[in-house]
Amino acid sequence: MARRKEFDPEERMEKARDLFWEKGYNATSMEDLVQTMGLNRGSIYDTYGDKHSLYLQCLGNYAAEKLREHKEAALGTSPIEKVENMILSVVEATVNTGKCCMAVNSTFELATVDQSVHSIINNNWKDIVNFFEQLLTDAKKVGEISQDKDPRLLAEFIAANFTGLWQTYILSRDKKQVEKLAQFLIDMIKH
Amino acid sequence: MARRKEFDPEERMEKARDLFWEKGYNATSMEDLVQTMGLNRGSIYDTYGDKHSLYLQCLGNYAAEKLREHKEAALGTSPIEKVENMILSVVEATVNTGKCCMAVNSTFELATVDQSVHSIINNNWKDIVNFFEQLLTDAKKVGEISQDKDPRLLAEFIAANFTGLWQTYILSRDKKQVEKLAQFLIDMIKH
DNA sequence: AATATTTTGGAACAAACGTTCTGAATAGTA
DNA sequence: TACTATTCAGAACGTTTGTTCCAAAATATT
Repeated sequence: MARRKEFDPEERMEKARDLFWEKGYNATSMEDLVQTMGLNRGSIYDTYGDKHSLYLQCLGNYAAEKLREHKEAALGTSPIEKVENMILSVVEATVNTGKCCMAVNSTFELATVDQSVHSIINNNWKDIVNFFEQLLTDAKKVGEISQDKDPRLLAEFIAANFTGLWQTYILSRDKKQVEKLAQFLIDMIKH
Repeated sequence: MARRKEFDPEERMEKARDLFWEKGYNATSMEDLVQTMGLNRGSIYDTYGDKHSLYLQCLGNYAAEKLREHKEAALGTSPIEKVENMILSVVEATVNTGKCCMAVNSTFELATVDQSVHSIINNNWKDIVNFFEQLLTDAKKVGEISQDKDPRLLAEFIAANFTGLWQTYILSRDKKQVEKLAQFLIDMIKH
């Protein structure tokens, strides 16, 4: 049999993911990746395929982790409280790390021209919207939101607003500003 | 004296702008620009400077034109009607051209790492928010929106929602979907 | 211990990148 | 008409790009 890998593919991929996340796809060179991942070029190609393939894996990894985090953030005794905490946790993560959503970055850089990227992000987006929809349906049943609201539409509205929050944060770099907008969104949902 | 330029610098810059708009900054090569602008490399460098400088001029041009368009779209007999028409015109322009906002694309591709880009977009963003704020202040005075609303915050919320609409459009490519979200936003403002 | 299979590090590749340079063409001024 | 400043077209520049290749090192099985 053969020699074993000296590194953990998952762990190194996350290093690549963080670099793509920070710089974007096109601005990240293979040389950057070699340095950041601490791997040889050959090892990268053997393990992950070419740059584009590696990127897709990073994006998929990110999307899966993000969905998990969203669900973990859905804490609370009532559905609407869960929704609220999800929104607050997105804001908190953004201002704490200073980073926005990799999938959203990717949407605007690549999704219009790259079908594979579009597919990964779109599926992730749908998963998140579906999760919100479920919670909002519950909230409606319990009477926490008004009966004339459409849970699906409201879920899509919330998800779309995340992107707005990130845009606002990139431009203002103002924690308070983003928190105010998020709170406004939450108030809007409740009434 | 010397030979005169055989082309209109403004007109050719708009060709470059449209290409950057479509492909993004990093994915657009100088060769692409030479082809699309129909100019010699030397002429481009002489007239606009290097690639980055050309991009900044394109982005500035875009921002100015976009602000003008926003103001032109503010038709109506009452302030809130103007706001409504501005929102609807953004949706209409998006689904008609199939293109999103260049400044938003640029925010997510470059604004986090490029101070000049950040500055151009941020100023444009502020101009748009200020314009909304003025209209909403008027609307509040006239009693078209409730007295407990903060015009500034509402203006920022609307602007942020544009980004959400564009993200939604890129992923869904669904005209109806975006229109529904926009209408939801409008209803929210009014109530 | 020998074998077989895979990883590793780094050299090497052609192509594409952004940019500069050169000489010929052009046209307003003297 | 001669002069001069500028544009034009395209070759050429040195880097950087993404990718491939190769010999040496490594290890689980035979």
